[in-house]
Amino acid sequence: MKEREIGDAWKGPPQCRSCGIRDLVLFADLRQTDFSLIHLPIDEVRFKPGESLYHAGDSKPYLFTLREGTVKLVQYLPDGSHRIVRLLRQGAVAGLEALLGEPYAHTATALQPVLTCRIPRAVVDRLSAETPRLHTQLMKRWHQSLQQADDWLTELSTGSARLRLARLLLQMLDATDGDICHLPIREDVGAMLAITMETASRTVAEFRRAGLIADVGDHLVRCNREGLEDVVAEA
Amino acid sequence: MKEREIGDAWKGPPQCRSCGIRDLVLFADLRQTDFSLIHLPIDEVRFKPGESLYHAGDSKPYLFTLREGTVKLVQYLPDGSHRIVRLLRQGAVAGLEALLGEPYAHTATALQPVLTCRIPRAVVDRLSAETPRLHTQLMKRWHQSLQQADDWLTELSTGSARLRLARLLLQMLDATDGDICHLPIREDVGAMLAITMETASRTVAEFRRAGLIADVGDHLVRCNREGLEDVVAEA
DNA sequence: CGCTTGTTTGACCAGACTCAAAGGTTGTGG
DNA sequence: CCACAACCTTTGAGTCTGGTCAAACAAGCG
Repeated sequence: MKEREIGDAWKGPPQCRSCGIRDLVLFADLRQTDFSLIHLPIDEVRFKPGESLYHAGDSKPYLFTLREGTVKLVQYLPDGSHRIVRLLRQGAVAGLEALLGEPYAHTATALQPVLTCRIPRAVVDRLSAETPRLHTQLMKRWHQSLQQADDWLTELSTGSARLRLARLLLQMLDATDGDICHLPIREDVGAMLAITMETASRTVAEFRRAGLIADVGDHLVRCNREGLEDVVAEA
Repeated sequence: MKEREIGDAWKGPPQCRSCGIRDLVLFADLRQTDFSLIHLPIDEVRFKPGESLYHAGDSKPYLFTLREGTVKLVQYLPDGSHRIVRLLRQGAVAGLEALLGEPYAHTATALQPVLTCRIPRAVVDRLSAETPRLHTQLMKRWHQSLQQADDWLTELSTGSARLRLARLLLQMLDATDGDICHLPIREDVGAMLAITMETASRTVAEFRRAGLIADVGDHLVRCNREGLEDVVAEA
């Protein structure tokens, strides 16, 4: 719930230019001169697991670039049920809808310790008006989000629980290197795959017994890529 | 499969300015002077039901504004299975990914007789570079698509078949006025709701018997809004 | 008229949901 | 340091929805 600014010094332009993940983020294509157009502070904001960057329905003029950690986007229905519609990782942007003056469509919650750059809408608006170099990056972000949404629709919302879990794990492996990935709590697994927590638990346990995954502590699992691919293939 | 240009005269700017659905489409905010920047022909292209505007994997430099009819966006998985991830209606834009030089992510197929304006990518690129008035519209389109994708995930991919069908019908009613909406063939209903054709058929038949819908010919049904809302509410 | 395409329905079965209870962990306060 | 609470996970038993396979029926078309 609480955000903690790291000091209140203007963390903007100087940091952006030398940003460690510059080539991953929204400002990847900006040139030296463009940075002088940034006239509002871009703060680094940290969130602890379980804290939310923003809540569905909020209207605030900020978007967030994810520097570290993973964020879940949760969409709620009028009846109170909910579904995780996307996971955001390093380099992704959360809250693009703020650029349109729309309230946030989801609640964005940290799954792990998260480090973000909080960008005021006005900064992007100004850069957009002055330089075309941001447009492409913005469209790429929209496109990525949409592609991910469509993939969830086809991969994680169809087929048996086994199949969905296998696809989820493979998707998470793609996002990291190595065979280790983060496996969220069962309730979140359920909310991602549109199955119940119990089915998620049973299926995870089954995968464990079948040697497809092995716990390595702290919600991390080592995955057997080939095995998981077999599960997907044979289905 | 085949596109048919209506003549080969340049159908662009003059028509755009006086477009009947100008306020709905991508060029809504353009001014008189902006139209002079359009240097390539924008053709009206018609598609018969079952014909495709484009196929997944194609790389062509066109996006399409939908003037009449409904289009389904179908995404395919490596294993050959597929899912309908979105329906596009009047005013919507298909093939936005062409702006990024990406191959089309879906196959876009007409469900009814469809009339489109086929816009070369270069036209949008040029307008984008010269005027900021297109940006907002473009972002709105991306945002709409994303919102629709997320809604499908939460509304049409969770809950029982009854619930999903009720939500689908209510969604389609929102898109039209009156209580009549188009109900696609059962296989497409199944591909939208991630259920089998048989379950789709059974559920439609059940709704018909319960008086929630009534056939009025040619794949059109009159819907009982309150009844459908009850189905959604009681679930 | 026969063919294709779409729809409906039945019977059976399996996977997933529900309800319920029992272990594990973690963190907190005594 | 221990005990308890809160939270998460696992497992079981019973039920029911939806998948599968199969057949019959209807409509459109060459």
